[in-house]
Amino acid sequence: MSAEYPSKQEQRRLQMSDIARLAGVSVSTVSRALSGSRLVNDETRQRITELARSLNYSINLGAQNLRLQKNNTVAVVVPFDAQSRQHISDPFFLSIVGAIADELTDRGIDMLLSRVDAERLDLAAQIIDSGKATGLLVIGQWRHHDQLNDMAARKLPVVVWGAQMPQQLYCNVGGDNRLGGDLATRHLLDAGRRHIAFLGDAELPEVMMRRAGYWDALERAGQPRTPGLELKAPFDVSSGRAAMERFFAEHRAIDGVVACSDLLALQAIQVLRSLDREVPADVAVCGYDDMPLAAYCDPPLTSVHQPVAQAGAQLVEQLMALLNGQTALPVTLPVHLVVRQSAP
Amino acid sequence: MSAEYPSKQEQRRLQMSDIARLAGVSVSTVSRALSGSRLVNDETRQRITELARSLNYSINLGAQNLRLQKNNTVAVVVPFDAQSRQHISDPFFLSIVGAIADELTDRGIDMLLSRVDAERLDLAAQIIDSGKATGLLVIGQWRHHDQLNDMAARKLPVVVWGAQMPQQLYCNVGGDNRLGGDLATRHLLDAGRRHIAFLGDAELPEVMMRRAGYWDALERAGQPRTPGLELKAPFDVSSGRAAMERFFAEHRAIDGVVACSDLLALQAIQVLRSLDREVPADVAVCGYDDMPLAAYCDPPLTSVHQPVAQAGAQLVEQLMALLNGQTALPVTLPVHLVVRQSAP
DNA sequence: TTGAAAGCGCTAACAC
DNA sequence: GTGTTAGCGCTTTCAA
Repeated sequence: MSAEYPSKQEQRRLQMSDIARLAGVSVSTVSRALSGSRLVNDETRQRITELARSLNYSINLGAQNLRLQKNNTVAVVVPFDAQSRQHISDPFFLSIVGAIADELTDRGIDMLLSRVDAERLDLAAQIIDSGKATGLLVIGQWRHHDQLNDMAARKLPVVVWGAQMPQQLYCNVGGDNRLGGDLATRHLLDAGRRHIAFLGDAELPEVMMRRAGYWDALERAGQPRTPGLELKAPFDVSSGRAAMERFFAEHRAIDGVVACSDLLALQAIQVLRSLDREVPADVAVCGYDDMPLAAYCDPPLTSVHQPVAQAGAQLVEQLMALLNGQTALPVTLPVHLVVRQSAP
Repeated sequence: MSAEYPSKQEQRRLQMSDIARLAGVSVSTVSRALSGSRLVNDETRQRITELARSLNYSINLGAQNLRLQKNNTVAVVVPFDAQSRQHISDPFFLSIVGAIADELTDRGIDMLLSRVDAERLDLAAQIIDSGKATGLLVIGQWRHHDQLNDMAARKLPVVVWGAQMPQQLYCNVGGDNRLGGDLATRHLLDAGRRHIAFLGDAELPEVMMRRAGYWDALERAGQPRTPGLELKAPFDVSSGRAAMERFFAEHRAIDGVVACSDLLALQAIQVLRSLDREVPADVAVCGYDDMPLAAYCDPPLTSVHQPVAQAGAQLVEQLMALLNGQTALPVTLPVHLVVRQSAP
């Protein structure tokens, strides 16, 4: 029933010298045998390999790495808001983490996952300085483009999921945010909407770019920008509910919404309904990310699709380039609008 | 398999001897200073600490761990179906991973995330044998209760998210699956449904227990079990679509569905609608997991809620107990039914 | 209070 | 082919 373990001391871990003794050879021979060196007699190698397997012996990678001066681990860092103690929960970030995990596993690279205070992204450098990992993948720039630049200036192998910024020293991979914002807005305009709100915190580079796209589309359509229709809403839904209620209550003219995440879109829909405004009849709502469940929402979400699997693959790809001493250029991934019923 | 990172242009990594030289002291003194030993002169320690920080020096943890014979890393293993090459994507598993990440980070423990072939859970032992991590968290038993038992028999510190089984040697943490299945079924019965289907692969322990709960509820209500109404559907939605279409086409009498994941419930709703059956009017559908987005689905999902954050905390808690040489008993977490519109 | 030296588990010259 | 030996970067006796 219950698992029982011997008190306190784990039995001493098997090591190479044990295998050597049991096989009646020297440690070097074991080392060579297990690394598949051809300098060791076939029969001996066979015997040693077999013995090691039967005893569940595995080379101690700590020692091996120390000796070989290498390290097969990449750290993935998910910034979090220390103030709200917001946890890792946004389905989009989680799915990017999943995609990265897939890609790293396929390449046989170990993945260290950790959170870091979004105000102190620079602390992530410690993971590399201490040799825990050789490279760093940071999910989102948040407000600290500068800290990321500092890390890059130190030549740390870092690749960031996020928007490309002017004066950027680090390599980033990100969706085409400006296009995404544009696509969503244009779609609403094409549907005849004229009072289009923008939900997102433009202090975050990605959101800033999406807002630029939103402006692009408005301008192209000869519509004025209305700062009052821009709500600084956090990606993650937790806090901003009250503010959003006030926002929509005060701006009854709104007939379209560009939200910077699907979560935000869903929250907006909820709030609008509580104000007796129908979606999409009264207000059409576009989300962002096109998370896997977007199609199953009520109503199914029109959303800007971000290619998550590609994102994971590219983040890893660029990091590998850096680690091989090559230069890694920023990558912009294509986005497209998926039209569903929240904004037909 | 192993990627090599030739540190081409990378400057040699700073090490303790460098700091020692720069500070005009011996390595031992630096070591002591950085570990906060009181055996070193206050002023010297101050100077060394300062120097180290200004140079971004961090102790090489690989070397430290080797010397100290310790390791502060826990591995989290997400089984995947190698045949369908199913990736890490189920939102429920992803959110458990998130919860574990939160808990481990709070405790200052490093987290290694990896996938493993669901048919070879035993391969995960290698992560411990090789010293990459000291403990293992496995997300789901899948079909290999036996392999997990073998690992426990080897005294490996392993805790599993899943159902408690008879003859179980390892520690598990899981929701009360039997109760969950019962609650969902009872709810449908109470609503007057009489032909209740069960969707899930009962070869998986968790599903088996939920089915037992489903049977419990039927029996209590004096309803017969109808094997034909049980569909062996995989947790993850990818493959089983065609089978599900056939299933619902053949069983027009079905007026209630107990699904073993929210994803499965959503797929069922889709299929039912394609067959012109309305949810919940014609068929009421209960999901399982109550993922964060369940409330936003179309229709909002009635679902058995699993406490994800608690799950993460308990998994870690039990693993820590094992690592401290204590016995870790299985933990069953409470579940409850959240009623929404898919099964009012 | 500090330094010299041994050794954590492994690999790779360099012998033989 | 195989063994001997010298470290990888660190901590910790043991001496001074």
